[in-house]
Amino acid sequence: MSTTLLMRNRSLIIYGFSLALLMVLLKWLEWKFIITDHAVELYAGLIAAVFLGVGVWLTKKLSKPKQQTVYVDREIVVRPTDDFVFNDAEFSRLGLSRREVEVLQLIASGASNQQIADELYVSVNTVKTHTSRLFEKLNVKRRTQAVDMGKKLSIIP
Amino acid sequence: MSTTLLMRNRSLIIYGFSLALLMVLLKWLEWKFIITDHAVELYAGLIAAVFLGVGVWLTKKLSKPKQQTVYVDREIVVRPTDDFVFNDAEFSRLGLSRREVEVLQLIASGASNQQIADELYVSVNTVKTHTSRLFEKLNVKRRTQAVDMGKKLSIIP
DNA sequence: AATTCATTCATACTAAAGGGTGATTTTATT
DNA sequence: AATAAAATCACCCTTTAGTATGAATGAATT
Repeated sequence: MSTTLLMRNRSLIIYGFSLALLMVLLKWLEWKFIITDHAVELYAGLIAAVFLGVGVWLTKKLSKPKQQTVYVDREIVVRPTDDFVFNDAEFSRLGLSRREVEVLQLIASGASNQQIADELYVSVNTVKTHTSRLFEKLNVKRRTQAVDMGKKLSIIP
Repeated sequence: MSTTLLMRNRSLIIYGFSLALLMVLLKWLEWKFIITDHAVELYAGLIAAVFLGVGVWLTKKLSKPKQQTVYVDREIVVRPTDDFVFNDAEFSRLGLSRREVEVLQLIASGASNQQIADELYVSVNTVKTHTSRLFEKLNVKRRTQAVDMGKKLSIIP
């Protein structure tokens, strides 16, 4: 707000000063060419040229810039905090059971079969049968492979 | 391109026409006021005022609009196709060797120790020592845990 | 030259993982 | 109620993984 006011004041000052200067110029030209009487044409032309220039200069100086808003799309890479979406299609296609996926998650977290058994309140043998079925369905031989495949198929995050 | 040329032509035409009109005006004023000899001041003032106005008008008409570009950012969620950046800091902090990271990558891909050995042209025993050192440094007990940790620390993708 | 570090390999042992088979019990679903 | 799928468990056996220890080699560093 204060900046705008200052700018307007500055414009007014420039404008006033320019007008005063023009008056002086006009009087000087008048005094200079009044002696030689037949120089009226030249006088008029000079005045015309000068004031044309002044007009151009003043306008350029004082005219407000025409605002033209240009919208520029800037791509901002936003890393989604959780970009995992469970792949239901693969889950169905492979005919996996909930328990099997549960076991796979625990395997991926680095748990041993015993730890998985403790976590799920089942025996180690049960965990082993789950893993065996899981490996069959995922067509893998090792748990590390199962984890890799599970992640690739978006069955686990 | 053609639009720009047309605009320039239009500007030139307007400018030329304006100049011609000014000449006519100048001559007319000269003829009108040459009779009354003492009207030189009025003559000069009129010319000054007219040409000042013409200058302003011309400038406003012909000057290119001053562009004020306003940048508006629009967030676009971009999912990076490969958001993995190797964590050098963790790599150094843990004191890992290149070979150990190499082995970890192969483990993560689901390879067995024998497969890793074949891949790297070393014996299984060598792979085992690498994994043992790796597990020590990562403070884990199993390869699945190592993979999980490696991914969390951005040592492997 | 001495030292450190990464890499390599070996042997022996233990622990964990994985395969195969069979069986029982829930839990949905028709 | 009958059936199918899921989940549970056991036993045996094989394979793989992991631990511990020791040692040789080559490259880089002091």
